[in-house]
Amino acid sequence: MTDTAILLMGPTATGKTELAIGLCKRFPCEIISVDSALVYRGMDIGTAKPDRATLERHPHRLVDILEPEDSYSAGEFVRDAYREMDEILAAGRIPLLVGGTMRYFRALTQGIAKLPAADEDTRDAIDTQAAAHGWPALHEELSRIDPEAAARIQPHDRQRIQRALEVYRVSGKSLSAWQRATSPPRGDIHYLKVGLNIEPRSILHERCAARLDAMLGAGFVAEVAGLRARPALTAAHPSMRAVGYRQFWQHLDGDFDLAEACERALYATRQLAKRQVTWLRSETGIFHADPLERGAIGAISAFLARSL
RNA sequence: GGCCAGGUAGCUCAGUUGGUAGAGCAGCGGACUGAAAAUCCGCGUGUCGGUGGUUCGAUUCCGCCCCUGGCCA
Repeated sequence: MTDTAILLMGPTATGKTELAIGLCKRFPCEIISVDSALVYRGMDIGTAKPDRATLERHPHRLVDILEPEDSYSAGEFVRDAYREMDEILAAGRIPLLVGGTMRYFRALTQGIAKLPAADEDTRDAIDTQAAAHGWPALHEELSRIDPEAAARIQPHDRQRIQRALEVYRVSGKSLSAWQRATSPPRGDIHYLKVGLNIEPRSILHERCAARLDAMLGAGFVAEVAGLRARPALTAAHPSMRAVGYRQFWQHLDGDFDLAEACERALYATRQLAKRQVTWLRSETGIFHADPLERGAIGAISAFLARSL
């Protein structure tokens, strides 16, 4: 017996949350958030997290599950999402996965390798090495232990070079070897994919700008200042590299004035949206909709109704 | 009104001892196997303010004009 889950994916500022709530009123759905930033408690304004009242009326699973000092990953997301989907399905309802973290959606639908977890000491050692010799040198080292991975990783892609070396150092097995053993996605769940996008891009850009203004008015900078005051939290934590948080943290460090921080945060938002659109374009078997078009929710509902 | 400094890519600027120009940022396209709101890769024709002149050839030199900023009146 194959169960069905709905995937509602799209770039930032397309009104995914609102649409998801609309769908919940028409179908027996429960929402699971697919968002690498919403998982963190205390990151509310800058992540455009649905407000308390909304979350109470329409609970979102996988929101506020970690502290900003923690890290999360695509692999952990897949594990958590399966757990939540099973619960929802067991209750006879439909999981509605909503978000903009396309890497997570992809991991869910295409499978992800079982890999050793991140290891801080190993990463520090690699960083030290990189500072001394540069990333291309480490890329060369990688090409000796894992030529396959090195061939598809750019010589300056520090994050992937570091990850590949880390996996080898902590496990004695190359990243490519681990990846060959990728477990396929679960076959007992069928996904109905709905992609949201707003064209032309300039309209999306305007929405990003308006939303950033609203966030600033709601106290985004103060939120970052509060996080910055937490003793264990640093600019290097994954949570603090999120769009906006990073730029306002730098501003509070005195790197540039508020106006420039706002400008940079907006650039980062647009660039994020562009990358999300790129993911969306490469996604197959997807029902596309423009939330600004009249009757968008009706069209999506019709698609779901005939597919469920 | 006079003097000075500028007017070059969407923005900030570099440069051409005369042979029509290039960086950063932005933007656009792409990649993506446990950090992904991350990380990385690719894409640069623009009346070089306008107009006359000198020249085989002017964005570059000269004249005039326009605009911006500063100083002096």
